Amino acid sequence: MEADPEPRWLEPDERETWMSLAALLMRLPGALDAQLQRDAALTHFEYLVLSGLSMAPERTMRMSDLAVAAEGSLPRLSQVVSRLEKRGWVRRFPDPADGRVTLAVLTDEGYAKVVAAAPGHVEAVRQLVFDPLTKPQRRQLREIARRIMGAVDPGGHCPPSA
Amino acid sequence: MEADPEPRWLEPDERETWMSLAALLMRLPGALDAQLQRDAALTHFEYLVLSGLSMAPERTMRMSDLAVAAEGSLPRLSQVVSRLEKRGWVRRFPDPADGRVTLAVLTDEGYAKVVAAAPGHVEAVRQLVFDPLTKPQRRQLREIARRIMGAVDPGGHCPPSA
DNA sequence: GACATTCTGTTGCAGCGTGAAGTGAATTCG
DNA sequence: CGAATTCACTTCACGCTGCAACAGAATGTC
Repeated sequence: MEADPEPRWLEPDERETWMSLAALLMRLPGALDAQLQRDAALTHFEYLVLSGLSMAPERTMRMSDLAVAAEGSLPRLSQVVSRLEKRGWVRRFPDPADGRVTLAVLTDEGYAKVVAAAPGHVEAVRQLVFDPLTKPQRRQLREIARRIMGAVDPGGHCPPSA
Repeated sequence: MEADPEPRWLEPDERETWMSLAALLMRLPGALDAQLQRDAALTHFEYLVLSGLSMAPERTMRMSDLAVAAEGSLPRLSQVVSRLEKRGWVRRFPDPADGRVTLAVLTDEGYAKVVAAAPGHVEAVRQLVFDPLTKPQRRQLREIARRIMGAVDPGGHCPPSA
């Protein structure tokens, strides 16, 4: 419990890197949420859910799969889908093939909503993330994010390099 | 409102980059919080506050400056400091020189707490962020994070390259 | 010197997320 | 078969965060 007088501290430049990344983790989600909230009255997570459904075959997904696709927990998804259902953008019904499973479908209104919200969101992502970077940096960022995700979620579905 | 039939969509590889980064934004904070919560019963933001104070002269800071240093809002900081005060790690008193200002001081117990929590946290940052990356990637990450922060917070204190 | 404005920090309220318990369906095993 | 376990999802209680309204202190203006 006290055997390491000097653990592996960060080098000064690593410390700077980490501070910048920490700042990014604190601020970027808020900035993204702000744009979606202002222009579409949508949370980033809500957007991910609608967007995920819109790209699925039949615009339908099992709740569990949708939770994984949106990088969120199942309870969180359950509540968010409840909200989206109240707003008429998603409907839920039990899977005929397995009574335990709930299937979520994007309604036409929901699809229209994603289509309306997407350009503004994409534009925000561009402005905040891609525009400030050089081409090589954009390429590096993909690899960097994948590798970090590999460490965060070892059983994940983001192959480090493939 | 509907003049752009084709806004600047993301290229396929940009889309992949963004999905990986989005996943990182969703998961990395949780992973960091989990370690601190488990090993030190501390939020990442609480840790940033204590850590910020521990590095300040006299281990003392104005609330506003502390909020900026920890990348959080003032109301958020106010409540967090209240909690930390109840736990005996921070004390608050009005600035004698300006009655509007509140000064926050790290107590000896608070300092001991940071010192105890730091190695585990640093180790987690290493494992999750730095270990998976190559040296050039670590260098790139600093520049990438700075540039994105420059776009997120134009008035920020993170010069793009200096 | 008195009033309005600005600055600093706190408080109240509403919304969101997490983790634990609860419900009901399907599977496994005796 | 029937009971226990596992699985998919929902619900509940709690804590945290952001925003807006608020209170107190300092500054500027006439």
